[in-house]
Amino acid sequence: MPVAAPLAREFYERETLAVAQALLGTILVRQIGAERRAGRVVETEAYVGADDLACHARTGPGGRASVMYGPAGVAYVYLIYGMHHCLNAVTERDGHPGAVLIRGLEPIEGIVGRTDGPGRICKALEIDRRLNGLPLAPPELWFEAGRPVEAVASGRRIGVDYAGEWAERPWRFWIPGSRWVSREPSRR
DNA sequence: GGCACGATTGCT
DNA sequence: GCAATCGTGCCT
Repeated sequence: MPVAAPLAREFYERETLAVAQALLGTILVRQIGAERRAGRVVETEAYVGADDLACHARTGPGGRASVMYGPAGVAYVYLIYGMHHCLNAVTERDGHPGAVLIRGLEPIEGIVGRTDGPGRICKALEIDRRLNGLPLAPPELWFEAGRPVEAVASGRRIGVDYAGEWAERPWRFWIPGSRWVSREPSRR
């Protein structure tokens, strides 16, 4: 019985838009001691470059998103609204900031609670800032290859209306029809 | 040192 | 529709 291998750094070391789409259908695995929690990625968003007003990298390599400036294939986890955490996979080559926000997860194994929405995913998988900067590899948190997706939909990113024209870029991707997508319409 | 605000969520 | 809640960023 073949065991799925964690996705290698090369998977993440590409254009962020490509990684955001390639992550759809992959399996996010959270290992907590002997307990394994896993789900299928059904919704992502791409954040790339210091120019993107919606991207945390705009605060520079010394800011809270410093790990976005480092090598690909590590976790970028931040606290939002003082109470929720969001999980990202860092992309692009060292020195080039980029990350993919995980927004929707289809429960597969060991999941309790909802996993539609970035904050709920982190709550269900017990992901917080202690994992920020950690390589997306065993023993704590990683992605594995999954069944290929049949279709990909795209639309505006959620909650970044303050970013002006950057908010209009169709950099949100999801598997159409999935029940675990945080919002089905591409609008907002 | 002070203050406004957010890649969200859940309750009214 | 709006409060919760706190680290970060920016201004004084």
